[in-house]
Amino acid sequence: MTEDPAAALDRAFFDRPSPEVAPDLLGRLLRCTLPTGTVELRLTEVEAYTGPDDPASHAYRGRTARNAVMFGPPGHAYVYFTYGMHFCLNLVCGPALHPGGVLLRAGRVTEGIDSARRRRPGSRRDHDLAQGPARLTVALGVDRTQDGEDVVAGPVFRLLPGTPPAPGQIRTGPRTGVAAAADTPWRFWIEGDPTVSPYRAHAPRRRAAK
DNA sequence: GGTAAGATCCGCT
DNA sequence: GCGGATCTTACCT
Repeated sequence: MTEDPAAALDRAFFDRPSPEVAPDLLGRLLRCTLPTGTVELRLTEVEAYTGPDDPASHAYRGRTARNAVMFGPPGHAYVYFTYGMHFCLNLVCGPALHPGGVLLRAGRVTEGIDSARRRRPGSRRDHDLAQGPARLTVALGVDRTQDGEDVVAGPVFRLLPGTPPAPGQIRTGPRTGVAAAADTPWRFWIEGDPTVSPYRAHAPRRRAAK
């Protein structure tokens, strides 16, 4: 059966380990509909995180109030707050009891660009609108309110087939800004796309002098 | 109850 | 290239 580009992806898409799901998300379209506007973007950069076997994952130390959604059914949004000011959006995947997720790191806005620009007034060019995980959530209008939302058929999110990149366009490398397991190549991006965020190795911050 | 580090971004040098 | 902003979380005592 041919994929209908307007139909949401099947829920079984997410019922696999996150390192398998992550590259398959590249080129897909994520649409986010909120009262403040609808924005759709084509995913260009993602990172996989798994569960108890992945020291970089929020699920590594078991279920907490913050990460509870990661331990729930696949195909839902896990949104967390970090650095005192940023939100990041993950799509929960993996078989039940094997928590995992894919961090959405960057995308190119394909619809609702006016809403995205309004939310990101500091953005100088269209390719910065969702260039980076925290910028992406701002452009979409996502915060912890959307934690746990259904991504397959929910009222807010809808993941559409879009146009996957050619296999030769997919690149992999170490995850950005991650202290643990820096050698695990679970970052995936579309080669040459200007919306992909620049790689930054993890740099621990010193305690502020008082 | 205290503290250190964090799946980051922006502005300035 | 570097440091500040800003606060939640989890780990330690």
